[in-house]
Amino acid sequence: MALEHAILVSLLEKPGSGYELARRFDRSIGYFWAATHQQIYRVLKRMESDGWIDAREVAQQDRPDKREYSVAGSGRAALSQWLHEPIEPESVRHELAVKIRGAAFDDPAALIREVERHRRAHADRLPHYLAGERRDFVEPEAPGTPDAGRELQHVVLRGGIAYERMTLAWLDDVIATLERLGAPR
Amino acid sequence: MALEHAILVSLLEKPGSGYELARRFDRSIGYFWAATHQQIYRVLKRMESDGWIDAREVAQQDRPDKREYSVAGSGRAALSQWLHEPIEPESVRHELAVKIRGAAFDDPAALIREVERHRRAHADRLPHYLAGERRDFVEPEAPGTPDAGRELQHVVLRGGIAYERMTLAWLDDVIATLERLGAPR
DNA sequence: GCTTGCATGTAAGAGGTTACATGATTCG
DNA sequence: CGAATCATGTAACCTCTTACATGCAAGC
Repeated sequence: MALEHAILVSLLEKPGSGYELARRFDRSIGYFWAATHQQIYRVLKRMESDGWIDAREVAQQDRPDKREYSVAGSGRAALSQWLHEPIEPESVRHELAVKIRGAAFDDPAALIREVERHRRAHADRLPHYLAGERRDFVEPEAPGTPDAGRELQHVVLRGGIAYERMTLAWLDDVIATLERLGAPR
Repeated sequence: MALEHAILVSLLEKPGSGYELARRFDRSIGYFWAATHQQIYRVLKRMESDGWIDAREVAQQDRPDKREYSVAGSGRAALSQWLHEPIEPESVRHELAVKIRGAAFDDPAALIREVERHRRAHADRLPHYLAGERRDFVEPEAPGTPDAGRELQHVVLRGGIAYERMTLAWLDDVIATLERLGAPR
């Protein structure tokens, strides 16, 4: 039950339409919280009728008009409250790990291509993260009070980078193990 | 839609009752695929009526009787088929990352205790994994054909260990960042 | 003329969570 | 006597996924 809160954070960082939010959930935010446009539109409606967000019709030339949302006072309060509630340490769903253990009862070698596909997906994501880091976070902070938003986005991005690196190393380990089992002796 | 498959793998590794499965999903298997007993009983019924698994009533003294399930031929076939289908590279749900970015719009320092709580949960899990590794995987493999099940369980466990280590290091980074923002200058 | 991008949805169904329910036995 | 463990479920609700639907403008 945190899609609402992910949307609140994203709208606080920058107001936008449902469509724009859906695109952000395909990129930056979506790397640690996935959501489709159908979900987003539904939740935006509920949030608007609960008074968490305000909508503003924006006419555009050369494109369909859009409804731009921004966070209302009560939405900010709801976010604040959620931030002060404890959450359960993540319940994971790691489908590939299930497959790897399942391969013992099938052909381990047949899984290699699938694992390589996943490895490629992660290998593609890493330079994307690193480019984002170079673009937004290399230049030292302007003197004065630190920008909390910037620092926190950066630490989350560092988490993403560490995760991708760890995953790549592990997938190499998995592939090596599957190869060893596929061609024993 | 992989709870069925996770159950098939677990039952192939060792037959058991719904209750026993629920316990495994609290421990080993559950570290990469969470499930509650309610879910498990519901899915077991469906799997049994689909002919994927067979049930056997086991009378016990000093305890309630139980229904022990084991994988039937068509269940093995279903698992095999699933293993050969590609899956999408995981869609993540990392609630804590949402909170961290949200903290920019609230009090960053207030999040420290919460992050420390998560850090402790991960710090508790790591020695548990390492103990499992020492218990089940230190002694070198018996000569002859390698045991695929053992090797694959081990590589998944190595993944869990790498994940916990990476997460601990990242959470330390997060805590340091939050502290810096809480006490600027 | 076709595809891509912008923009917003509905509807059905699958899957997951939370609360409630029962009943026996063992251990402190 | 109360709590924990073993053992199995039902019911309501919420969330998420997948498929379908519409319509305009720009670029190839």
